[in-house]
Amino acid sequence: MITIDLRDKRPIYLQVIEGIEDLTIKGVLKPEEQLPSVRSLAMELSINPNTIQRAYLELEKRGTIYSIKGKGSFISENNQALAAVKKEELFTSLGDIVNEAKLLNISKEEFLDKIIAIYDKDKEGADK
Amino acid sequence: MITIDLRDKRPIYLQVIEGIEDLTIKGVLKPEEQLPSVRSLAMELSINPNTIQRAYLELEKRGTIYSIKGKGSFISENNQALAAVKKEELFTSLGDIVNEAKLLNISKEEFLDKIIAIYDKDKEGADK
DNA sequence: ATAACTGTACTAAGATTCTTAGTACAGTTA
DNA sequence: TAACTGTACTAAGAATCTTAGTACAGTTAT
Repeated sequence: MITIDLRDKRPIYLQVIEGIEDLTIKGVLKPEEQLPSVRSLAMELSINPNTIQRAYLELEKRGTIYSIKGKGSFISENNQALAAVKKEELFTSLGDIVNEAKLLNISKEEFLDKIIAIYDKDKEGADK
Repeated sequence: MITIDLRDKRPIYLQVIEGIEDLTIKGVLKPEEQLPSVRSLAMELSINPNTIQRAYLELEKRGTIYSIKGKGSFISENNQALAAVKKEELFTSLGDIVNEAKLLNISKEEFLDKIIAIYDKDKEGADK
């Protein structure tokens, strides 16, 4: 379901959050679908249940999931809002990168060319 | 010279490194130019000298500056390599963002339009 | 030589964050 | 009742960042 990279500098609970949200956006996890329990996911990923609990708590705050005591945790309906939030975050990061590009005297044209190259690079991979 | 944001989650020594490198790339700090001493910069930024020492040590490892015991720390000659390294780092980050954009079903066209908008937005600001 | 500066190298302690371990309790379901 | 759910704690360990203090070696101007 999710993979954790212990060499990653980012904390585990953030990796779990990102993993769940990515699967939700991809449609692998559908609205109202039940998530693994805190304990079972912890077992599966070989990490502490408290860490999963923290991730689920944050996911609930963000509105990605909702939890019911005794029943379980479930994907929320409003995945549209989730995608919008992630899109907003992405454009913020993009703004930072553009500013850095300006500092490095990278022209708009060079920048756009690079993006097109990156975009098209994976098309080859998809064909393989 | 440099500004430190204590609310920033990024460690202070990294902010110092980035500050020095940005000034070097901008040309504000020129090759062979002497940097503030460890102690004076610490005083100026109201942080501990050890933190500046750590930043300078890292900057020396990266080849951005060089230090001579008893004399001081100076900007290196090879700023070209520095810009190249930063450019490489930038394109790596850009690759990550493009992948995220694909996940969010953002088309290449929308992505490019957004970048053009960001690039041109600051032109207005520059005219003011 | 002396004083005042430079970089450099330590140790120690505090603060913060992340993670684990363990326990406990309330609600649900078969 | 048993076995599962979420939830809420406390405590401790690990890692990282920062500060504080001390010390030593090299440079420079007086």
